[in-house]
Amino acid sequence: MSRPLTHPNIEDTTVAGILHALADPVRLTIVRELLRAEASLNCTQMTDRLELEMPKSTCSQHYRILRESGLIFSERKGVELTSRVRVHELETRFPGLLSTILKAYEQETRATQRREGG
Amino acid sequence: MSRPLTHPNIEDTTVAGILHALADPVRLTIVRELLRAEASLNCTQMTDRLELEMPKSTCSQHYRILRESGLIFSERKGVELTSRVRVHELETRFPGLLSTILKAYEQETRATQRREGG
DNA sequence: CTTTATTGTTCATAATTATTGAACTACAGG
DNA sequence: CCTGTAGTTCAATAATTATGAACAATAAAG
Repeated sequence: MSRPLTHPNIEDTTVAGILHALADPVRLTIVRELLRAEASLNCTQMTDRLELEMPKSTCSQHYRILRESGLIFSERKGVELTSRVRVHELETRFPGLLSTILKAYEQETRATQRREGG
Repeated sequence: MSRPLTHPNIEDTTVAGILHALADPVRLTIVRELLRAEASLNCTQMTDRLELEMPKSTCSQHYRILRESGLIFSERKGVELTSRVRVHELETRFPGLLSTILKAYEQETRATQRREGG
């Protein structure tokens, strides 16, 4: 609400930054949900949707890290913060990186469900 | 040297664990060099090769994290530790994940060199 | 078998990061 | 203005990471 939101140029993003951002399960989930959702989800909606009990200060930090890594672009819409994944830019900068990581995450989820299910 | 080395089963590896391991530039470089090298490099050789001034205790920790994430497999050969990347297992578990991350890393290096070079 | 050199681990501590509650800012609707 | 909502910032705490020093394991030489 206070300071203006800053975003790195796509050519300043780093693999290490992106991997660090996505190495956190909560942030990985946020990115996945942002991509899955029709509309952009704000922090409160995200928390509700994911049923992740999470203080808003923590949520705010997660969004900041995603923003600073170059993964998402955020804008203020009134009181809320609207974010979208920088899909096309990222695909140009690091082809296949984001989609492969998300695919691996789905793979992990499926494998885990198979094992738990029987 | 002391306790036996333990490795996770490939089906127990997680995307978060792998991304966390590779989110560190030093570890990313170690994995890349292990793949590039004909022979398996031990910690001392790795440090020399990468010209990374790094205490051996730090190097040991990096190898431990790579090992615990499932990225590498290590064996003692006399006094030394020999490690290899678990390429095939990882490819089966998370297809394309490792290679895409390494490709992105190369992409980043090339882009940076272009910008610095002219 | 003892000594010395080499390699890596462990432990304790220092430094760095991450989490979070509380106070605060900004905006929207009356 | 006042109230409610959405996020941010700050400061304190918790958790993780880095590293020097002491140690363990092996090898090679004497």
